[in-house]
Amino acid sequence: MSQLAQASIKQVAEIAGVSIATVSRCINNPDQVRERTRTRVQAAILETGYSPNTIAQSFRRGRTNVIMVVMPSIGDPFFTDVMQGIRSVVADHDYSIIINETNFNTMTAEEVGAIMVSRQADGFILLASIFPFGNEVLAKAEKRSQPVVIGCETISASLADIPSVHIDNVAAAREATDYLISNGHKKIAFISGQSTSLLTKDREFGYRAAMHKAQLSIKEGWVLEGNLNIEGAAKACGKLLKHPDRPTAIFCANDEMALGCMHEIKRKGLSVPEDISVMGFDDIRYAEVMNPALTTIAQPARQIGERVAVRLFKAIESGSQPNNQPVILPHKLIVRQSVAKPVS
Amino acid sequence: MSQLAQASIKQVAEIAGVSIATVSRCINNPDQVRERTRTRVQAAILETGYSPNTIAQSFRRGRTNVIMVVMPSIGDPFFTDVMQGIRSVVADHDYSIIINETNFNTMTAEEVGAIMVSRQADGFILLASIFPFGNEVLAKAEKRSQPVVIGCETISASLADIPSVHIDNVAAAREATDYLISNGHKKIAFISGQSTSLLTKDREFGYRAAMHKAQLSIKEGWVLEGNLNIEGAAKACGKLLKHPDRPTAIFCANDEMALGCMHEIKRKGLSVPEDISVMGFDDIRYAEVMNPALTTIAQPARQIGERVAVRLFKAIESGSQPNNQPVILPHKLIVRQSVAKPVS
DNA sequence: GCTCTGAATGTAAACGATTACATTAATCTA
DNA sequence: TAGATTAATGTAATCGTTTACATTCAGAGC
Repeated sequence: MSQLAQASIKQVAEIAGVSIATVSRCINNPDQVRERTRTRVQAAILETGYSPNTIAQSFRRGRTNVIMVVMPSIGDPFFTDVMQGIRSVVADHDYSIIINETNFNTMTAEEVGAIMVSRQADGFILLASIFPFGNEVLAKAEKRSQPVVIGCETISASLADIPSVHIDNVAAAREATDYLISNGHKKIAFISGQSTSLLTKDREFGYRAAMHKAQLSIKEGWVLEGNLNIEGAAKACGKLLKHPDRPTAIFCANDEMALGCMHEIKRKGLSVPEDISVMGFDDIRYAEVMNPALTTIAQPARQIGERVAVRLFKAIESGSQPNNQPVILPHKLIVRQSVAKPVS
Repeated sequence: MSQLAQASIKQVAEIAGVSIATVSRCINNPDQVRERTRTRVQAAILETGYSPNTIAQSFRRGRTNVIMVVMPSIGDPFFTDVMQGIRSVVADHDYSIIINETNFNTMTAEEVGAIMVSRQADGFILLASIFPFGNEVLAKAEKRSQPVVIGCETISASLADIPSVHIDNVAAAREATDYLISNGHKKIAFISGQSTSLLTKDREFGYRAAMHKAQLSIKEGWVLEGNLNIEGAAKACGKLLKHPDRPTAIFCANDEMALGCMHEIKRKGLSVPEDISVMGFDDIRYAEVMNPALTTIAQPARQIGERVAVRLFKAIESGSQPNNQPVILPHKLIVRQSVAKPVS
């Protein structure tokens, strides 16, 4: 009900009988002010309930002490783990995180540029897909004054000047596919994310490369989009199950979609891995809990987050763009129960 | 490499040969300025790559066009759904959301107060537990000048002046327990969240009430804390399985913990629901996908988010605190396969 | 007591936008 | 065309801090 205007530094100064400069120093450089004055100011602060206006501070300092993380979905367990890594690093600095969720929509270069130029943050971590990812983003990037680091999503070569941290998605997907092949599978389907998602493209590329190398053909209709979520994958899986040349294994570009597949397969009265094998990607915390437990590729999510954040802070503190060497972290095949030899 | 200082309105004005006021008007009230001038300014904006400094705008306007959502965990699928509801409402206003994650830690009254007075946002949505939740928060709340709405977590009666939107957790938990009882279970355990979590307390209360009404006793060691996550629940479940008087059903305060239980039960060579029934709470998207699919209480998560946001914006726009009637939304028992009659 | 020195405090400019009010330009009316 | 009216633009104050610089103060040494 009160709706009191909040006290400003001026009112504190008045009550304490000092200048606003002294109040400011009491807060930011307490040892520059005499004990006696300081206690008087402290009392005034307490009396008024004063707290600095952070917006005014940011404005004056030209620094927000905020970093922005642009992520595809706050509900995705994989990205949540990446965030944990980021948070652990941010905790060592006096910074807050603001999260910008794209909801798995690919951001346009304009949107990225608009965010970067808004000065709402001192640095940016992009975990989301950007499209088109060519010269436009590059152009925006050159105008930007805050550092940017990309995590997870690789970006086309022309953007190599923006630093990134990620796994080798192509190699990991090849490895996953090879594992299915080594189990005796010859008919392997792939469910990808949105066609604009680069990280999905890389995984698809790895899948195709492995199939090609093993001289296995990919039938029309074996590669489908699943929108990176349960529903989309279930739908795609439904189509695969009706395919005249039904695959014996399905490789999903992320775990969430693998869960969707397993659900759909069960719903159709078939079982994993007896009738169909399912392979995921990410190793989210639900993968192990599934029944059967999901065989998948583990990404060092937390570590990715940490490294991304460390690079960003290094850049923020040095006042320059971070060096642009991409950091490639190791992935790992996690064998569980969702893949078995096909009945022939 | 460029590290160009970003253009300010002053530079644009200079290039266009007008005053800064005119530039400002071009952006905010374009029809107040002559066509000819406008195009000249537009050109200058393009040339300089100018974009308003949002911090300066917020500062001057005394309005950030940002709302802050304080949530326990961005990885929790339930809260993610609530966020979807919030986002859908926010999309209709010219606002951004900034997310403050507490990582399931209970916030102290001081932290809540600090956030509220920081003026980083025009309004706040609290989805997280606050403790202690008595007069201290109330005191802070009286000083606040931005509106606050609480979602999901109920708050002790003394805080009734802060509006909230949630389900009737006591009734829902009673209903869940009744369902187990009606299936013939007499030995029912409960896994709660942190002891400071109010919403969990309400659910525990409902469980105890139902047991009491059915004249069933709750043995020492049947009520455990599971930290609202998979691991914590698995650990708690392990203890329950070793209990001398082993329960035939476990009711978990959220689905995440139910998944942890199911995993642990399977790991110990037992099966759900044949050996032990498991009941969850929330109906997250993974509940249906589990094998067996999880029987649980569905909360209207998205709707909660929408209602919370609507109330908040109403308050922001009217410049007053929202009215304090709590809004209670309906829950629903979702029967799937994880609960069956006990053998014996 | 006087000067000197360093510490403590004060003064005022700046950050980049918005906006009330003043001024100038364009248009209309008679 | 003068005068009135309205539209377009400019001037300058303002928001709440921080901080360079100026000033004042307290104590030391003589």
